[in-house]
This record gives sequence, structure tokens and C-alpha cells, in this order.
Amino acid sequence: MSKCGRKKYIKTNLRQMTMETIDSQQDGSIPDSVAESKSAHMQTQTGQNSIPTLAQVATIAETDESAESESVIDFHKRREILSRRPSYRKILNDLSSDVPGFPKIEEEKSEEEGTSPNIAAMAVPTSIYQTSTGQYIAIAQGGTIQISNPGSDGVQGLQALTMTNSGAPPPGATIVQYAAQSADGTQQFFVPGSQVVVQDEETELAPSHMAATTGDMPTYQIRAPTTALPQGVVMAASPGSLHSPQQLAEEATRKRELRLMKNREAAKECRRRKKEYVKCLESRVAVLEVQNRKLIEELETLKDICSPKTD
DNA sequence: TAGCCGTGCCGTCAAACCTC
DNA sequence: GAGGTTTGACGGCACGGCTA
Repeated sequence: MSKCGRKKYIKTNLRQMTMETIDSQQDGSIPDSVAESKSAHMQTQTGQNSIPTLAQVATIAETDESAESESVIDFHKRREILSRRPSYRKILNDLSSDVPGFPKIEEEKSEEEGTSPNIAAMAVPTSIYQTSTGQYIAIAQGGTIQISNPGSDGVQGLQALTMTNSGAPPPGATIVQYAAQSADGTQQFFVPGSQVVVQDEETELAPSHMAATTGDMPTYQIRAPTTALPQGVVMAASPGSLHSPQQLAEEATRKRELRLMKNREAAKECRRRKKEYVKCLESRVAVLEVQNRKLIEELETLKDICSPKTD
């Protein structure tokens, strides 16, 4: 196993165990089948070159069963337990409903509500957000977005970025998805159908996401479609206008690019949520530890009060 | 200083999950 | 059930710390 694979395997196990711990906290017990499958999972770590999938883990654990009927039942049990868990947001919101004051991952606001769907809403009543890079983003009623750099004090000195993100795009508009500077997500720019957005050659060499991660903001130009398109720019075409196999291939490529771009952004957002989720769990652990200490102290105090009576 | 190791982040794929 | 969303898994890269 490569070092990378080893690292990821450890991470995977860690998460697996963490999730089981959470479940056991909620249920009050760890199911036997989980423990079994976990041990099977751990066994594979020492002598195997490949990382077992959940199904493989279940299969490995299954071989240990003596009774066939039991193994079938356990297999399904394990499959249920090891099957995909609810999203981080769902888990966290479930937890937050149990524990008052526990932070919630906000449901993403739809665009008509005036907030960018990919900016973390931090349960602040005002429409001012801070990105992971420290930038402040304020969203005005009219959909105007203002951005200030972390260097400026608070939200003062905001610079207006003329952009509307409410309502439906105008008819025939081309939606251009644009990777923002941070991993906070994407913004959509509606461009009239007679024009296209072209990334400048300087930033074109590296993909936009690379520029985003390196901190170099990609720049774009709006051009007429008659001009030669640089590499990497894919024009959208209406499905009815496709005739030749080449056009079909281009359409397929365009769809694939779109899908990859969306998934790229989704993966970023998922990782952000995961981090937030882990942070929330850590803070919950801290709170519970404090509670636990207080209860122990209280118990000791009560013991002290009660003990003279028994003597 | 080169090599190794651990860690973090990213893009992609695939499958589970969700919504309509 | 189709299509979109979410997330686990994987490979790759970059970077910093450690050691011979």
C-alpha cells in the first residue's frame, strides 16, 4: 500500500470509528455487528494491499460466521449499518435539535432569497458573511454583493461588486459558473446570449480552480461569439441545433465539463461541511466534558454533605 | 541536502441518497 | 423513475518536519 493509501486508510478508519462513536452516543450502545465488522476492517489493514470497500468489509466479516442463516441476517444488518449515513448537515441538525444551543449547519438559501447559496450562512441575522479567507461579504437587498479584504476593519470600506443574483436569468442568457477565490463556492454570472465570457490568457493556462487555490484571481472578458474562442471555452448550443456527430460530441463534452465543474464545486462544499461538522463535534465534546466535570464535582459535594449524617 | 513520512487539499468517479 | 445532490474512495500533488 502506498503511503498515500495508508494515510487515507487510517483516515477512513478514523471516520468510521468516529461515526460509530457518535451513533453509540445517540443509541447508547454499539451493536455487535459493528464491532465485528470493525475488527474485520482492522484486520485487513495489516496484511492487505488494497483497501476494502464497505461491501468487502461486510463480506470479510461474514466469513467468520459459523451459522449460515445467522451470517445472512448479520450480513444484511451490517450492510444497513455500514451503508451510507445521512449527510453531515442532517446529522448535525439532528444533534442540534437534541442539544439546545448546538450550532446548526444552515440550509442553503435558494438564490431568490438573495444570498449566495455557496457562502456559509453563519446564523447571523444580517447579510454579512466572512469567507474562509477572511474576506467579508455583504449582500444588499437589491442583490448587490460587496466584498472587503481582511485587512480592512470589519465591513467598513466595502467595495461594491455589481452583481445581481435574484430572480430568473433573462431569456437566452448563458449561465457562466465562476469559481470564487475561496472554497466557499461558486457564483453565477448571467450573460446575454449574444456574448460569451472568456477567461484571460494569463489565467487560462491554469484552470480556474488552480488559480483559485493559489490566490490568483482569474480575470474574464466578455467577447462577441464571432471571435475565435480560446481553448477551454465551450459554447453552449441548444439541443435542437445539433446535427453532425462532431456537434454531438461537442455537446457531450460540454455536458461532461459542466458535470465535472458542478461536482468539483460540490466536493469543495462537501469538504467544507465536513470540516464544519467535525468542528461542531469537537466543540460538543468540549461542552460535554465540562458538563461531566461539573456533575462529578456536584456528586462529590453531595457525597460530602450526606456523609456526616451516616457517621 | 536528499529521501522519507505525515498531513492537507484537490479533482474525479461511482454509488447512495434526495427531490420532484 | 429520472435527474440532481452528496459523499466515500482513490490517486495525485504540495508542503513541512525529521533523519541519515
